[in-house]
Amino acid sequence: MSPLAKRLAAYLDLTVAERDAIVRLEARERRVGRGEVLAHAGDRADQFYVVRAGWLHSSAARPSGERQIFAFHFPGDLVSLSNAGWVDPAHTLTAVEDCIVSPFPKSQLGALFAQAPRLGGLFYALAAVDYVALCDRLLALGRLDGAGRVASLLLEISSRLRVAQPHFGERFHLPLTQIDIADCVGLTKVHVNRVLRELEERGLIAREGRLVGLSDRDALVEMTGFVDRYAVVATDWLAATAPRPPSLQAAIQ
Amino acid sequence: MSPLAKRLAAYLDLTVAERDAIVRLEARERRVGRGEVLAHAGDRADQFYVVRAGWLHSSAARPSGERQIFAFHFPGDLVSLSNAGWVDPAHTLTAVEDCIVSPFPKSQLGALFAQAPRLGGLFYALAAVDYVALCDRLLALGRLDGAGRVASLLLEISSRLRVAQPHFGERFHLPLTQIDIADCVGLTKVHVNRVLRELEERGLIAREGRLVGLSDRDALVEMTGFVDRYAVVATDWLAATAPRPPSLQAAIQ
DNA sequence: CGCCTGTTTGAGAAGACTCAAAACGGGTGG
DNA sequence: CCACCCGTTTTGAGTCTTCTCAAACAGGCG
Repeated sequence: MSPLAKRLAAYLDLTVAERDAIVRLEARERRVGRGEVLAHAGDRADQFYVVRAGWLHSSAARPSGERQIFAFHFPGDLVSLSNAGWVDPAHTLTAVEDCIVSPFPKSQLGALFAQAPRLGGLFYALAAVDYVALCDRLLALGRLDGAGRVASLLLEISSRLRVAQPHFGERFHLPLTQIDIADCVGLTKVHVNRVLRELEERGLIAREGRLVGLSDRDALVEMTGFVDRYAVVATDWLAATAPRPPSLQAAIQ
Repeated sequence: MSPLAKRLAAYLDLTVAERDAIVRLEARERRVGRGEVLAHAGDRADQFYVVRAGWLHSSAARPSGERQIFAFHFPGDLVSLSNAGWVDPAHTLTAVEDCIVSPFPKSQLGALFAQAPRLGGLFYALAAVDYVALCDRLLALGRLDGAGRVASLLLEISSRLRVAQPHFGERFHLPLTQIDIADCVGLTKVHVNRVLRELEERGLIAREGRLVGLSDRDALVEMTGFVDRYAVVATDWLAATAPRPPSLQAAIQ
């Protein structure tokens, strides 16, 4: 089953037409190797993406070279927010590990808004979730020390993985380098290393190669003020699927 | 004229039905005094808002008291992203100065997505703009020093004010306290004060009470890597409502 | 085996913070 | 009209987190 349809179905009871519209977004398939850049900030690119397998991240770099990672994209994610507003993408999209993505032209999302407006609203709600999660990270960068920043990133990733895998424990494979973590939470790789070590020594996390375990989730939540933004998404404000009033239907067509 | 309709009309040629749908969002009117809290994070509130006059900001606070300001909301802005995803708002909405807002129930936005899907797409694109602007601030917090952070905030505010007032110079009224600035860029109020002084001494900004002037915009852009995300918004990917000259479908310059 | 990327460790420097207190300014009440 | 008050801005001194520079170590791959 399509990973995007699966995720959306968890939030909303999809009609057949809606399900079809989603599946059409995933018609194509493209493999991307670890480290490969799918789209580069500033380059012309008229595509959105659905992630089918693997992690990607979106980032931007300053002329001087420092990089900031804004978001990680997991299977079932729609990657559109960083280039819906302009002709050229604002962020660079890079594969963290080997991935499969479905690119589709932007206009197809426009058509989906017209043909399945309730899905449009759902995408809006999911954009709001991403926005608020980013605000949480901003709060971490602005007001937490290194340990808190790293801890809140681990909690966030764990929460998002849990959405896709309900039977997910407190231990997971983290394909990020310490450099990636540093570029995401605004520290240097050297300091990230010290912080991870410190968290481990305090018994808050466990590490084994690239496996990470949240040994004391309560303490991590306590030190970061973490809120899970992904567990529940409200869709009650979306209009029912019912046909539109004929008057407006005419006006639109 | 409704400030929201005016702003959207700058991005898209609105049909009569679309314009009506927007105006309906602004049916009610509520005055909010300086410092007053419109909606508190966590409280039940089933409303979105259109800003008609004045500035507001959305923020969150940690149990320990530190606050982070995520966004400023100007006349013509739709304030919905911070609570579209949940029943309860994720952020606290506070008036920076005396304001007039139009609250409307969330379900009305759902209806708008159904009845004017092209506007739904436009709201999605504008959400993307807010998202990317927030990413820019995240980059500033993660990778710039105090002076760069404050400078990029001033540039961002100036860019957004320019959208509403095309004949806007490099000098503007900034109703924020240094505490507000500090809570937005993740510094202490003491350090913001020193940074503002330093920027002034270096001839990059000018201050006179709460009037701020960007004396050397080029240097500010150079030191921050600032990109104006608000000047142009691409709406070409939205489905057409009716046949229109192709020239208008392209990104509005 | 050597190379490259990523991780770990050390020592000193720098930016930002804390604490503290003084100066300022607009609004209020006497 | 003045004195007072509170929120805000400004200034100083000392401290601490994080950065920088540097180098050693580990592991996977050709």
